[in-house]
Amino acid sequence: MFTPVRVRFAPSPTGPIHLGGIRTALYNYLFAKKNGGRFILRMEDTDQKRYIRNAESHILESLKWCGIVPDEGIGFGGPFSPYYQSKRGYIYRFYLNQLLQNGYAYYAFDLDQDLDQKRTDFQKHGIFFSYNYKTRMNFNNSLTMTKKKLAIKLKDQNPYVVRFKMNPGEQLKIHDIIRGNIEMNTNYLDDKILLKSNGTATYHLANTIDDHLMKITHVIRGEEWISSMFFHILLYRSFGWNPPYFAHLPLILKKNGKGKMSKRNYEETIDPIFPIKWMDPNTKKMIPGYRELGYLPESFINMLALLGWNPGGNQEIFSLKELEQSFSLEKIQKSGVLFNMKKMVWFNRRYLNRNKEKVFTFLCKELKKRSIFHRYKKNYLYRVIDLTIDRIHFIHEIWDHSFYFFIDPYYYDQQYLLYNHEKYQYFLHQLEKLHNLLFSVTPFTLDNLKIVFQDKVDKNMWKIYMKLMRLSLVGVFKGVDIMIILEMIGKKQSMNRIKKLINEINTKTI
RNA sequence: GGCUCAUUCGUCUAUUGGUUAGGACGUCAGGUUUUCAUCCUGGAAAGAGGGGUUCGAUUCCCCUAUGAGCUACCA
Repeated sequence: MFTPVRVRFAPSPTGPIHLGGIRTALYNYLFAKKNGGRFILRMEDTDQKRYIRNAESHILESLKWCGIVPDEGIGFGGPFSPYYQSKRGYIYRFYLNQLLQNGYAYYAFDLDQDLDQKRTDFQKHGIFFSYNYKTRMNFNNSLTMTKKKLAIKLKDQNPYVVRFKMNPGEQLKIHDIIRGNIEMNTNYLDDKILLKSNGTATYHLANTIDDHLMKITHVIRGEEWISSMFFHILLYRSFGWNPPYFAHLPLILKKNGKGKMSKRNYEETIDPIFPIKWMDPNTKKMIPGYRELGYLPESFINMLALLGWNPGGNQEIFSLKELEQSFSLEKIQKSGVLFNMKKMVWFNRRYLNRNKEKVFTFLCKELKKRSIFHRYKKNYLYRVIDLTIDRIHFIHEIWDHSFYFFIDPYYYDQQYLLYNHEKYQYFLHQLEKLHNLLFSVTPFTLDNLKIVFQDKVDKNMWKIYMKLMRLSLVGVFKGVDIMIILEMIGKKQSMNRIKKLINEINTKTI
């Protein structure tokens, strides 16, 4: 029978979401879309101690910014609510009792200090301590006490945890969609805690039960979960459930390639790791995200999609729709990856060209800020954007590269003026000539300007004229073609700016 | 320490038994732009090492090395 694909992204609200989390969410989302399935968002908030207040909204807002929209779950409803694990305690207790009754789990009353003592004792002998089939009979648990004593302990409300009773000696062979078969002997697995002494389920228990109850068909998550996969499989088996398919993604490594990227790394690197801004609750410091730094969500997603996955060809630019069509788990890479910041910038530049409206909106804001918005027509603004968009990498850079279409230079290349101060008289003379020359151009069109300069300006004077004009119009030696600037800002403005530079030079007494 | 996973240019990757090992970012060199950016052309740059299997291995197997993950009453 055909079972519809159901995948989930299940973050834990213990901090801000970073690149890696977004990529995991993205791959889940793409897989669901590709297969006509559903993408579920579940909050794995079983650890109340590590709960961080604004983490959940950071995750939700980040996903929203990226355009990764769940079909079901937090904020989207669905038949399997609640989608917060903190609200599903009664469910976990119910299933845990099954495990207890069937002998797959047991109560353990060991105190923290006893366990710590054991750990250090073992370490002294050079052995790593593990609560497992070898050691469990030396501890204070329901396997080592009479039923009567257990009943008394429970009745007296002694704090306890529930542990999974791991059966040794079995060679497990699990298929991972990305990695193929992975083997593990249960001898190496320990008696993991299922229920903490505060009465809440651990991740392992909650995750397994929820994935089953929510009919998750494919578990797509980071490589750090490979080790736990075997334990999870055994849990499914103990419940008598069929496990889902597994796909473990390669990790996104820190910039130096040493260790996986973590939400705690943001202070070690100037490169952003969060999609949107995050305020450190301790230092109250605001860490900007890709959104704040001027990256477009489309380029961010495109970059992330290709970080560990590639459909096989040479195409690099993919819209979300295209990604949805071509995504497949089999094409995911096995080894850890590094995030290439320069390529991210390149992607952003490519996407700017496809999002001129956003640049337009930003430019309008800049003009309104200066109360000069009303002076310009939409066509003019789009012309400016067309002329300058290739020069910018981020939306907010547009003003620095286009201000001279709107306002006089507020700064002149001082270096150039100082360096040539002995030529001031000469400059002034030429600027006057330029001023007159522009005055003679009627009408002030691009064609006419070109003709006038060609006819009336001596070839070997071009260079100095262009320099002086650029200095007058832009203030510095950058920007689009001088003739185009002249035409765009018009005769009056152009001549004014030349006068302004003349004044500037005149006031410089050297 | 134990277990598990990984290993193609600096980075992301294609090719997966027979290729001059391809592309992209970056980098370098030229050209266009009488500025700057863009753009164009070109170059340098890789199969971790060692054994097998095979007529032939980057591709399959083994070992070694290196890296990573896990080894919590974190997820």
